[in-house]
Amino acid sequence: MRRSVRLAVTPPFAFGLALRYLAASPSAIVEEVQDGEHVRPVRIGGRWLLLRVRDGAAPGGALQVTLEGRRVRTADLEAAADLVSRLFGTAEDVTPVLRALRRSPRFVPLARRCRGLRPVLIGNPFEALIWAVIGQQINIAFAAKLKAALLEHFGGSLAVGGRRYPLFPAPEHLARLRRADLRPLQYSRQKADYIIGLSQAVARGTLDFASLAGLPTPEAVARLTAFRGIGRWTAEYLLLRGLGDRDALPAADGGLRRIVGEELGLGRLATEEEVRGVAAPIAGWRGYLAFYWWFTLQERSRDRAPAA
DNA sequence: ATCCAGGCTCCTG
DNA sequence: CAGGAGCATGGA
Repeated sequence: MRRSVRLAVTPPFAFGLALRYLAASPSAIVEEVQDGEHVRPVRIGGRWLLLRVRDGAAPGGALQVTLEGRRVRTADLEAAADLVSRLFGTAEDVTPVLRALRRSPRFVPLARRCRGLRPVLIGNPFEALIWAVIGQQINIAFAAKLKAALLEHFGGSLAVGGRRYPLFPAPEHLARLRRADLRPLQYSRQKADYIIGLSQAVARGTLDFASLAGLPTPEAVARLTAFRGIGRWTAEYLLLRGLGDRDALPAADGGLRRIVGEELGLGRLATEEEVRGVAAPIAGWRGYLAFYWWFTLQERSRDRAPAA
């Protein structure tokens, strides 16, 4: 069965830009974009359902949220709408962000290009964490390959409408793995150890994402970096893409260092500190800035190599 | 072959 | 406490 609900958005809201980001995002393996629709499995009310999000084509740019599966209840729809609201930031007022960006001339083009775009969250914080660890110090195409292998071997799938949708493995599952289970999937020993150790911490509740929500970014970073395998970059990435922290800036990120290096005309990668310096005027919204930069980089590579 | 890729840990000084 | 060596792996 299939039921829909309408989700109001706070303008300006550019669903099209969010879709474009997702469509080109290497981490988006569980998520799909097709025919202007975002499709992904979601766990609601203790079971998996298929979520579809599309532009509602209604005044004000509302979204249409659809659930597909067995016995979809009204409460499920409400939960799905809440989830979509969180993942896409539909309820957030971005005018303060635009105002902050426009105060600096160098950010004006960025603000124009990304108008109505919000940081798009990865399906759940655990997935965001593991994706960040996978992405440490390897090229992103290879990282996507590693993630796909993880899903294929340990994630299972959801069958709906004659199709199967891959699921990201639960922490309890990855927590039971041994290093030797991951090595054949081309994970390095240290990456395998980090992923298993962090999965155990999440499964045991030692690492509790909910308790991080609402903490000041530096405090959350401090708590996260206490875990083996989480450095500052990973903590900031998780906060931004997994937990929706709007001020988290992974300044050590290679892509951000490159784009800031160009911005400053350095002829080299900017240092982490230089990235933080350029971002300083946007304090409070530095997560937006990071995401807009990533979006820019992605658009650029998309222009260079149009999708097949 | 060599260098790089969306870093982390651990050890120096 | 800042800085850097060493690490581990596949891809260009």
